[in-house]
Amino acid sequence: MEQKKTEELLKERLREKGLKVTRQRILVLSVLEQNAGRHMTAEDVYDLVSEDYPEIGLATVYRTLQLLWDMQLVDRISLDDGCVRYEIGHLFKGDAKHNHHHLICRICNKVIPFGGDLLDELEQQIEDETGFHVLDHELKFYGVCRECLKKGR
Amino acid sequence: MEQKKTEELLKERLREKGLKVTRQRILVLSVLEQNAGRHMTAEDVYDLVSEDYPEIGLATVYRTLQLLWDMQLVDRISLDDGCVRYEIGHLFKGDAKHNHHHLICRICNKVIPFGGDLLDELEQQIEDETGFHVLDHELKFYGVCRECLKKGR
DNA sequence: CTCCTTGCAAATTGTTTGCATACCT
DNA sequence: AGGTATGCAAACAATTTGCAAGGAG
Repeated sequence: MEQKKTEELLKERLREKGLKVTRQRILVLSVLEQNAGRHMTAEDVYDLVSEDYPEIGLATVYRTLQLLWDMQLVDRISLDDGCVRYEIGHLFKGDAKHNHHHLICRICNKVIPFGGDLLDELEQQIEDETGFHVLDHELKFYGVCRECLKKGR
Repeated sequence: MEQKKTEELLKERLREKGLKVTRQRILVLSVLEQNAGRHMTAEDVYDLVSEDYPEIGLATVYRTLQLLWDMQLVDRISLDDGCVRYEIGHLFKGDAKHNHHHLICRICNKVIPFGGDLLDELEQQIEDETGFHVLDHELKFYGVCRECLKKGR
């Protein structure tokens, strides 16, 4: 049900732009949707889509992710590990949007998701002050995790 | 004067770790320092250092930037354009630290720096709740800039 | 029937690595 | 002297692109 809705939204936006509804595009969005919260690389998506549709090419996955991002159906984050990651847009998450807050340990490179959303008022303030319309944000904290702290330094 | 101080700090930290003080390392830090606030790529740094020291290799710049980052003398940010950027650590900026707040327009890809620091208390809260020791943070807002808004959509 | 889209492979680009030489300490 | 650092070129990995063939509207 939730599923159907985002698929319909995709079709709608594709048609708006005169683009075509293809099985590949639907599958890529669907995989992202079924893995909400799982920061996925293009390869991750490719592997999963391949299970249903082995003929798909990796390049298509890259092109499709780019497209979905342009249409604001998916979010894009970078965890500084050299590859871009995608996840279903926060608009579609059932529960509260958890927009990409992460703690990244500079010693062991562990990534710890961090919820909470104290930034809504800040977004409003930006819009008022600068006229920039905020759609989303990404917040990363760099430091040393508890385990690495224990091990000294 | 300010200049001398960070150079001394670099030497100190290098010696602490049994590493060597080289002209290349000093020049890389110095270029970053003279361009405080200019999110620089490795190539940018390479080009500038080359003016004083044409023999330097790009690989050395990469290695040195990594090293300076490990030592927390420089900050590292990603503006989602496919390359990592560096700037002199906020510890060394004369004025208030402006730790990496940016508005990124999804239409024209313009990057607008955004000051302010409402996150100090949040950092404290994270330390208390999770035991993660925060050293720095990076905050990006994605949206549509005023100019692109005017031009419709 | 006309474009848009795809798959494949080749090309790019940012970054890293191996190695012999050069340089700090 | 002894190990670290450097420059160069080759290696890599993620992503993009060209193009002929396939598919949606």
